[in-house]
Amino acid sequence: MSGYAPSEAARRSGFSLDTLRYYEKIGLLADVERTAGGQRVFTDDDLGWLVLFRCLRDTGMPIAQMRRYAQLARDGEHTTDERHELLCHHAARVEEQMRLLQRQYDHLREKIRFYERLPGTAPGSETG
Amino acid sequence: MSGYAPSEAARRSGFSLDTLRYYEKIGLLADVERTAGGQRVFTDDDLGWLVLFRCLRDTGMPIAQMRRYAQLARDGEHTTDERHELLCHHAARVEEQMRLLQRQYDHLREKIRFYERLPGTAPGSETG
DNA sequence: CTCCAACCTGGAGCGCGCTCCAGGTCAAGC
DNA sequence: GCTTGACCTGGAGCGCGCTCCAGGTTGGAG
Repeated sequence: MSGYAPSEAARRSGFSLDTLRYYEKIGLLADVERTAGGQRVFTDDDLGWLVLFRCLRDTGMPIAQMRRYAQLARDGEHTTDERHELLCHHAARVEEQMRLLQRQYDHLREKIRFYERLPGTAPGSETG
Repeated sequence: MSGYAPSEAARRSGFSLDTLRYYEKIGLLADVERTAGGQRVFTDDDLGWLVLFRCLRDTGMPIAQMRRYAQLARDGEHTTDERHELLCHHAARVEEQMRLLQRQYDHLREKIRFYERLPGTAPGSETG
C-alpha cells in the first residue's frame, strides 16, 4: 500500500522527479518520509496531494496559491473555511477561463470554416 | 477608418504598447506603416491580425506557431491548405485542453463539495 | 515657438515553473 | 565485497512571453 520510491511516485503522479523534489523544496509537499540513508519514500497521502496539485495546476492556479492552501491544511481544522473560500474563488476563475476558451474556440472554428469555403476565392480579408 | 496611433491600437486590441512593438520586432506583425517621423500607424488590417493573435494566444498557441501562420499568409494564396491544416491541428489541441479543463474543474467542484459537507467532520483524508 | 506627452530604439531584466548539472551516496543483485 | 542504477544536494540555467529602461525624437495644442 503505502511507501513508493521516487520513480514510482513520479510515474503515478505524472510529475517528474525534479518536480517532486522542487515541490518539496518550496514547501508544497512537507515532511516527506526518508529511508535511513536519506532517500524519499512517498506515501498514499503524498500521492493524494500530488493528484490535487495536478488538478490545481491544470486549472491554472499559481504555485504560490497552492502553497498557501497546503499551509492552511497543515495548520489544522480551523482553516477549513478559508480553504473552502480559496477553492471557490479559484473555481470562479476557472469558469471564466472556460468561457473565454470556448469563445475563442468558436472564433477559431469560424476562421477554419472560412478556409473550408475557399474553393475559388475572391481576395478579401488579408488576415487570411 | 484606417490609421490608429499606437496607444489607440493598444486600447482596441488589448495588447500593451510594448507587446505591439515586440510582435513587430519578432515578425508577427510585418510592414507596419510609419509617419514621416517614424511613428507607427496601425491599419484596420493590423487590428484584424491582432484580434486573431489574441484568439490564438488565448487558446494557448505558442508564438513561434503564430509566426509561422503569419508568414504563410504573407507568402500568398498557395499556402491556404497549410494554414488550414495548422488551424485544424490547433483546434484539436484546444478541444483536448477543454476536455482536460472540464475534467479538472469537476474534480475541483467535488473537492469543494467535500468542504460543504463538513459541519462536524470526522477526520479522514489529510489532503483536506 | 515652446512645451510636453506620446512615441522611438536597442537591449537588459523579469517572473514563472520547472530542468539540468556536478559530484557524491545508497542499496539491491550477483 | 563489488557493481550499477537509482537517488541525494545545492545551485545554476532555461524557455517563454513579455516588460522595463535610458536616452533621444516627434508632433499637436496653446
